[in-house]
Amino acid sequence: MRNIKIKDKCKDCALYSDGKLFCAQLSGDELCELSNQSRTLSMKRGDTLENEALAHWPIVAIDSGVLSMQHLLQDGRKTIAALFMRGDIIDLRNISNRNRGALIALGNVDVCRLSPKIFEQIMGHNPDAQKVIWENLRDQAFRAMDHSGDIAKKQALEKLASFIFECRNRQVGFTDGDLVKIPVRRIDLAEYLGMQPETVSRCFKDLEKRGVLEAPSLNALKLLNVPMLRRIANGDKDVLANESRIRVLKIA
Amino acid sequence: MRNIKIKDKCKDCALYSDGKLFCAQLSGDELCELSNQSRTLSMKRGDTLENEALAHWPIVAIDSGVLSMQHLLQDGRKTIAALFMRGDIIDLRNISNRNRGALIALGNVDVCRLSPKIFEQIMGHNPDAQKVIWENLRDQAFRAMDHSGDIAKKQALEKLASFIFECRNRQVGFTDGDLVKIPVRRIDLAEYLGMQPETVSRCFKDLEKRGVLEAPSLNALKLLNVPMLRRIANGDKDVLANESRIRVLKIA
DNA sequence: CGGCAAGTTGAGCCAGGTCAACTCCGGTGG
DNA sequence: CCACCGGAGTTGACCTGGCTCAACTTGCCG
Repeated sequence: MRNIKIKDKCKDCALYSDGKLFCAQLSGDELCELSNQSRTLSMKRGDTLENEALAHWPIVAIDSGVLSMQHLLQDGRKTIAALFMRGDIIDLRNISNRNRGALIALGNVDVCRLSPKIFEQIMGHNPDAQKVIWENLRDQAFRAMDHSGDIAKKQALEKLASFIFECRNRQVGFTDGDLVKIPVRRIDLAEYLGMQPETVSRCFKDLEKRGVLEAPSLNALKLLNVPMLRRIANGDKDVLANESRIRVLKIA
Repeated sequence: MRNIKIKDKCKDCALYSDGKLFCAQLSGDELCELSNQSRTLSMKRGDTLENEALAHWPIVAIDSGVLSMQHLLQDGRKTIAALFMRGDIIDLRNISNRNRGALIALGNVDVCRLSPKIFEQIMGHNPDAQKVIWENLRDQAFRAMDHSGDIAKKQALEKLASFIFECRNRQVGFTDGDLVKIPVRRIDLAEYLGMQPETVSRCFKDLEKRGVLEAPSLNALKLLNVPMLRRIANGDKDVLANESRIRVLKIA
């Protein structure tokens, strides 16, 4: 009877229903215990996980939607330091909130606050679960490092191209490959890439003009020339050189 | 006898001699086994851990020195995506080398390539070791996210100020607090922060002119006004406003 | 002491930030 | 059902922080 109740709570959650994710690795008892001691939460755009809430529930698992870690500067400049999506587990235990960003939803987000006690028990005893969560954290770390590399020296067009690949790599299910869903708004995208919304807009237009992609809507792209997009993302200046040659011809 | 031999190999290594780090958590048998199956390596500036070597030894622990993860763009632009120091353990198992940077030493670096097999065994059975390594990976992840936030929207002076705090937070031992060691060269610093060496140089001069710090040598700083440095790092425009007011006065 | 890489300084320029005006779209209330 | 509203996105014109290039100085190592 209790099991049935738990099934109700967890059965539609990605963490359980996707065999590769955390809760799918648990035994019946483990899942039951974790489920009972954890709390789900539905957030909508702009909702923040407050520090006091995080003090009690420092482990957050994402079922669906996009959660951002935002840093705010004194004068209002904002940056999105990381994006968390389906399957990501954020462990903020003992992370001083100095120098830690705020966790803010970028749309409708379903999360599950996991009981630290049960989580730690499972970490200690279930190698499969441990492996899943270790790989998830590694992904987060290397993704953040990649992202640092991307925004450090790349120019606007190249950053955007890299971001499109990041979206393609992270999207679940259909791997059509030429259809990419952009799960965030332009304004969030700009903050994630360290640029202005105006610049993002101009860069999308630029990519369309070059015939690299078309953007039927604000959150979907159809890639028309993946190799060229790759070259742009890798900072190949030949691609851009074409453009300036054209401009020169026009002027001449 | 064998134990004595192992002591020779490991006794001066930070991972063992610093009680907070990984190898200090191991039982005698575990340390013995891990030591026998692992390989130390001394690197000097510019040395790279090659992909084929990493395929066999994908887990790298840093004893001393600074190791960088570098991304290279087509046209030669380089960025340092992350800095690894004493105690950091880099786990590259199953990380596709596409989109992964190269690991390059920025000076003399002593590393230990850990046996994946033994490492995994220890992960499974030793909760203390597991905890240490989990926290280390979390540090790496959150540090990378912080860094992304720093370089995304901050301007040059602010990035440099943030970097000085990062160095202060990471330096071991003496917490004088006003003395900060810069463990990398200017040129590496520039690549880590996504700026030009020229700009780095100008910014250090600027900070000296403002009386925030003095730089007796290239790799040591003495902080004179920590609160102001903090405000600069946090993007407080009032500090910079002073400067422009001065400039305005000068012009007027 | 010579040679070379790292670091600094100065001058000019451009990618992208800034500001302002406008359009588009989804949600809300009469 | 439509009018209205506010936030998101776009477009154009302008401006500036930091990149670029070149010349120079400094520091390190054999």
